[in-house]
Amino acid sequence: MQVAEIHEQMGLRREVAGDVVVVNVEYLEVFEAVEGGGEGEIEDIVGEVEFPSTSMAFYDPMMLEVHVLLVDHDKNSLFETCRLLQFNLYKVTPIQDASVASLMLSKENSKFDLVMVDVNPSNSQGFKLVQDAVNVGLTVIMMSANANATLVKCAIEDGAFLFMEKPMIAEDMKYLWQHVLREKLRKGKENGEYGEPSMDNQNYYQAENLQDNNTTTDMIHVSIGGSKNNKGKKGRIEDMIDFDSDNSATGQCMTPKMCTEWTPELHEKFMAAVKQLGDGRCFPKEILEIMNVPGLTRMQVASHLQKCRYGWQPRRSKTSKPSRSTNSQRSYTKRYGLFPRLIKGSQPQCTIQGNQIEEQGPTHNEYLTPSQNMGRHEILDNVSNNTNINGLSSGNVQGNVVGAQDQGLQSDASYGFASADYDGLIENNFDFEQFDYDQVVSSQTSEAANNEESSFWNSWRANFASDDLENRDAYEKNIS
DNA sequence: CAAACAATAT
DNA sequence: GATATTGTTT
Repeated sequence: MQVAEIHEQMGLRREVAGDVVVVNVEYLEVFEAVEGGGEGEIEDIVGEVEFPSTSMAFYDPMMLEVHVLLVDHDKNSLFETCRLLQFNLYKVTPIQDASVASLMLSKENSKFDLVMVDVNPSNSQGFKLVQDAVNVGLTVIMMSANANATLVKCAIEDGAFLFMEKPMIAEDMKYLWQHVLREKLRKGKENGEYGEPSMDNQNYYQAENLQDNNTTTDMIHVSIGGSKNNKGKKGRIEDMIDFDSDNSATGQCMTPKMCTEWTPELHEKFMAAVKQLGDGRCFPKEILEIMNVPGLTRMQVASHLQKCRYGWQPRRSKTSKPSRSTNSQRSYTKRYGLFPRLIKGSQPQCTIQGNQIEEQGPTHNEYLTPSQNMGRHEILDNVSNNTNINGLSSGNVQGNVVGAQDQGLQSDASYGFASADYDGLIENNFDFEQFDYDQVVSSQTSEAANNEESSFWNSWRANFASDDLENRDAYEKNIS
């Protein structure tokens, strides 16, 4: 039997967006047995399916092998969370029925490091499971689409480690293993057996462009992304796992695509270097040397420089005058080492050092006015605030950028450059005429009204705040 | 040949 | 949409 069939059997779609769901076969047996399936058959299933655990560990930053018991009554939601966890990689046992999960937990609790439970108004099993898991000392994360402060409070009071509002996002998932590590360390100290985590297993990313001695300030933020496996060098998760082949466990470890994130700090270094060099002498190699950031490559600097020179919006179509160039296919600009163009009076990290930039900018034909720039940021900020109300770390640790940032102007992807095209013309890329600011604001405020609906939640949840199981069961029957 | 630049891929 | 990668020019 193949994994795809198992997925189907468990009610999971196999593929979405090129990623794969891996069911931890080790627990499939338990799952099936509880469900009442024949045990003999299950042995067969387990025997035939190869679970490429070795290759999966590749994505587990600390080789923790984090085992997650993931419970969600909604199939699609279950799958989506599963996919998100998969991406950053945990070993997931997805279960739809919370009562089944409870049973599993009673037998196999030691096999899980993390329990993630979706709680919803339609049944109380989720809460029971949370309590069960807490009682056996597991780290429990509660999830719900109907989050409110009261519910979160109840969750924490019940011993949950964290409450997460659905829908889940990948950003929130990728830090969870740290909590598992903390728990392991804590338990290890209690038993006096678990020493320091071995740090010599750092070679997962066999990264030529990553070094261990990154200081906090020079750290390059690296994330793992998917990448086509054209060259045998980089690959996606699904490329690492050969599901259909018979020769098992062929999980060749491949280097996932590493993406350095140009944090405001890093960009500031870049800007300092660029300023030091001046217009006409901004070459990637020299910038790289001045920046002196371990692990950063010339190509990356070049890429960033390219973006800063004329990035941010689709270039103007060249359809206007292709005739001009008679022989040469490309319109190569002869100007080398161009200084990235700045917006006058924009983000602090660009202007904080002084205004020398403006002096040396003979290429600057137009600037955005500060007010235009501000307006754009305010609007963007309002829009983005609408999402991700979830309290968990979403990487907004950038608050410590040098200088006085305008409140609320957490840096988005904008570094304060204007976009320009080949001719060096700078233009604003936000359409003020089209954008209906009032519309956005009103849609935000109307959302507040939805919170009233959660009063039902509160009363419902209150019924299970106690440990009184009889009441709980009674109420449960009442509802169904 | 190496490095910058433009363009495209992911 | 931001960054990596590829391809062309210097």
